[in-house]
Amino acid sequence: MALRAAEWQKLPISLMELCINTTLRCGQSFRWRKSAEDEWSMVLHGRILSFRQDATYLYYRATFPSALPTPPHSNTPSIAPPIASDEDDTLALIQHYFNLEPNLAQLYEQWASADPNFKKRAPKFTGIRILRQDPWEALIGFICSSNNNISRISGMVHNLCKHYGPLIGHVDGEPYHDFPTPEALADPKVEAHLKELGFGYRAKYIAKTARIVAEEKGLHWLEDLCNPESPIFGKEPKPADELAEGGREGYRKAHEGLLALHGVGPKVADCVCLFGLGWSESVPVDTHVWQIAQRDYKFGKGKHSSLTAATYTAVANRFRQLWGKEAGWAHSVLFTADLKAFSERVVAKSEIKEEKVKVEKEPDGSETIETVTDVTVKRVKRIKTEDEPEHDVVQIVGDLRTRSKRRKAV
DNA sequence: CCTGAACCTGGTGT
DNA sequence: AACACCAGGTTCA
Repeated sequence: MALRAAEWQKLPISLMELCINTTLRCGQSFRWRKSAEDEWSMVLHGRILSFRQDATYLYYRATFPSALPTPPHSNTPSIAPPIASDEDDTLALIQHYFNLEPNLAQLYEQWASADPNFKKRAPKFTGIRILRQDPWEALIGFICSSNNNISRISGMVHNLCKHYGPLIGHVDGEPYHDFPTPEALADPKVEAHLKELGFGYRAKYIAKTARIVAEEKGLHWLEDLCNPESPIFGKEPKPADELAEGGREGYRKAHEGLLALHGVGPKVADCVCLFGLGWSESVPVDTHVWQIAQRDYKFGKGKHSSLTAATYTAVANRFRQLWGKEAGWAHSVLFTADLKAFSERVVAKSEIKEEKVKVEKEPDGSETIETVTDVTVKRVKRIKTEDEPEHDVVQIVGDLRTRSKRRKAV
């Protein structure tokens, strides 16, 4: 398999501007895979991209598919066409995908000065950017996300690529496929197959949506819902209209259009708008965000005691009012801070402290001092209820005590 | 408009 | 071990 694996390149960028370890794991894309220690890989625009990062650089490498097609056997997706080697647009692609234009540190400052809660939560979650993902991939990925968890969603999306997406190449012996086209998922056998693969009721949503996009509306319909300022890779940006309370007109049109699809409700539509269509003011209100809105932004009472459609827009509007045009970006920071996968980073009441537990005299005259480094994670939840207005619930997440013994010479 | 129930599945907690 | 509960919700009555 003659794969052209390029050398590692590097792009200077600080962890405050982009942190791939957070951005690629925070549930906005379900397709990134760990290809080695501290190395993330995925297929993008017909090539495998791999990334590493340190404090000063983002390191990247592109692996293009071989020009030689391998013999296809039954039910195997076709091989992607090779890409001309002389015009390597990988750097431009990366800058587009990671959405590197906005100054993130500046935005964090803006959100922090407008919102004390953001200011409190954000310091341990810097460098989170909204990716510019393919609209079609975002649509299918977030249809999979309904009433589901990130780990299973990732597995499902991986299965879609594996069974219906073109094989691009291998990294560390593992095959990497691109995301399937609408046509590939519009096949009549797809629904039953996806059910066998454990997609549950989402199998029907995916099959229906694929048929509508492939045979009725066309992929251009979806791509034309993009924010004109933030078009798909390779297109020229054009200005968008003014921000209103409910978002720009283009955003509202896109959201409305997506709602017509089966399996797409307000939350999924917002995820597609934010992560796939470049509408930065989109604020998906899911269970996490609803919890946050109740805990930190006084929602959950009176008219907005449950997450109805009206409450949904009220919450989203509140966050747009608070954070402005890039409200969806700020939202993702707080969302990530709420994810269990990142719970070790939550603001702990007791930070690392070391205390002596016992001192043992050894027969040889030296003494052994045993210490306990208490890094037990205590997550403090501020709960507000009717009868008890405000009390803290200290949750011991994990006992991470590390005992260290060290010898002290006499 | 709002409410409640059903929906697939796999991991976690009791 | 069996069972409830939950996970980036949506549909239907």
